[in-house]
Amino acid sequence: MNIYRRLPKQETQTERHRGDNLNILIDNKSGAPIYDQIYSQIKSQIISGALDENEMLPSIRGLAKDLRISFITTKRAYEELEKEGFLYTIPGKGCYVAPKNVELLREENLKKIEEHIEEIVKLAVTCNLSKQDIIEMVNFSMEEER
Amino acid sequence: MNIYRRLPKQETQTERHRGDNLNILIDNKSGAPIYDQIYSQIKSQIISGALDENEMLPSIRGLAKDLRISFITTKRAYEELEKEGFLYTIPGKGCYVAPKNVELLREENLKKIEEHIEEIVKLAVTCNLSKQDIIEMVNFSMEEER
DNA sequence: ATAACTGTATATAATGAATATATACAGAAG
DNA sequence: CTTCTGTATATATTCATTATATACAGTTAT
Repeated sequence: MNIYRRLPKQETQTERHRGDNLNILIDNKSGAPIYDQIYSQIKSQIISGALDENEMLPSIRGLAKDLRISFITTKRAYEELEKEGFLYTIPGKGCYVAPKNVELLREENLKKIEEHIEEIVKLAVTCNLSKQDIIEMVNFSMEEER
Repeated sequence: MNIYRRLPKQETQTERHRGDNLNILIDNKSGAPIYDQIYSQIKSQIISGALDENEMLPSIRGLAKDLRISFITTKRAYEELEKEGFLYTIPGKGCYVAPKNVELLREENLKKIEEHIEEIVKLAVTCNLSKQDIIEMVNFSMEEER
């Protein structure tokens, strides 16, 4: 695994280890919680395909050691990812990238879309916009879509 | 002003006082902060037209006394409403319902709605949702609206 | 002018959720 | 059995939110 900027070292590695494909960079100035940075970065690397299905991820303790944080923090990131179905865990063994689940991503996006729609409904009510008005706006914005 | 359920009393009132048209009911079990409950209820009564333009609202101290809370809490609600243009304040005198600026409110909300729709479009594209799918979701969420 | 109202400004206390942790426990692998 | 792996529970810390008291300043009517 590549932590911070210790990338060059990897060039000379001959053996492959668990988590070698994972890159994590913690930005202390970002304001985002550590567990969330880990969560997001792993998630996007899983979605992008940078990590293979069923590939073993670094252990929560190993990753924590490299990042010099408590393993409970890495655990929290992994937990979140597992809850969302992006990885699976075998206690005593390790954590693995879950097979890609298109439906899962769809569900996630649907949830986000619902949230946006909720906001829109609130706004529409306060300025007396009708359902039809909103639908027309959507129609307009998605003209190019089918 | 009508606080809690002391509504019947109003029936016998002959004189009109500032804030007589305002109804506030604080629900301690709701979980919503007090200032927010006040804010929301006044806002909706202004938008609905239950309160007239330039009508004097109860003083932050008077309202606070009736609600048996600190006047700083009522002030916070009023502050928020003023920031959003729903009321205006004359220091030393009182707070008044702002003249309805329907166009401004509408324009602001339209802009926000457009932004939400843009986000929705992005999400819809990445998970192959059709325009019709989105419209159906909007329809569902706005079932009760006209 | 002065009492009794209005709103304002600043500093402070209380609460609670979010974040990160240590420590003790249990399964897997060599 | 030693050393990995993940798990569970209890705890500390931090920080934004919420609510407050107190001192200040403008307005109004007596």
